[in-house]
Amino acid sequence: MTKASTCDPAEGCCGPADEAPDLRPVEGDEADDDLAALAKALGHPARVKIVRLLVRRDACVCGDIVDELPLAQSTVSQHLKVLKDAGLVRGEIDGPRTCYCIEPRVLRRLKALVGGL
Amino acid sequence: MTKASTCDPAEGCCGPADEAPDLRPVEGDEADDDLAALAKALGHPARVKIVRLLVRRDACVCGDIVDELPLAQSTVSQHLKVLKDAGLVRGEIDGPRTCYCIEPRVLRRLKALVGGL
DNA sequence: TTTGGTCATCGTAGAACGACGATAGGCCCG
DNA sequence: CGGGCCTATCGTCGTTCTACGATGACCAAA
Repeated sequence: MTKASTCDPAEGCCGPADEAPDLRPVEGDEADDDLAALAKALGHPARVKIVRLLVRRDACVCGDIVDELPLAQSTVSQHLKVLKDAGLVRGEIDGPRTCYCIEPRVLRRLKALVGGL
Repeated sequence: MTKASTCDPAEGCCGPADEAPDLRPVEGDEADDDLAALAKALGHPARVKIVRLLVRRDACVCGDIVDELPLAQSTVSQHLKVLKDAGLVRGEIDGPRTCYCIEPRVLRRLKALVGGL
């Protein structure tokens, strides 16, 4: 049974919306480093697919990601770690599985930084 | 004399505007690969700075880029090659120097792909 | 034609990436 | 408590990145 995620978004696993605007600049050395780090995290097709998956299902999925990708579980776990280290994704332990979801604040920042080019 | 670039944008070194809209999809496997490749190309602070430089000066610069970065000339040349291979940047030989400029079509596509997340 | 300036490429060395199998840790159900 | 499922981490191997100096190609001016 890979369906019926036990992680209901209404339950707060992925937290509320967090609509606060980002005040950080979109230029300068720090912005450059941020953009480079975020772009590097996205710089792999598998990670792009993972991000898209998490954006689509606003509900957070867990190991369903493994089923969606033609990669070994350990490899997917590493890609998730890269995304998590970059801040793009958050993981929360939910019983026996782990629940991943997008960090909307960081995704918005990425869009702002790319848009600022 | 690192000023007075011999490459005047009005002369066509960087080509005209090319405002044709991009009809390619922003989702799917091909879009994922495109986004991953473009993001990977941007996934280094030096390359982010180079792209920003080229966007700022709509005129194309050449080895002035080397002066702006704390890197050896060969290293900058390699970064430029990465950006060129990704399609983000175009280089044209202009006398003894080489003239780089942004490929606006590709930059627009990157923005569309990131925006489509 | 020779010289000087500009840029690309080569070669190299260390670090990081990407993939996998194997292993270890946690939680739930019996 | 013990087995079973899910996930993270470890160890490994081959590939790619990043940086540099050195070398080579090219054009323009002398």
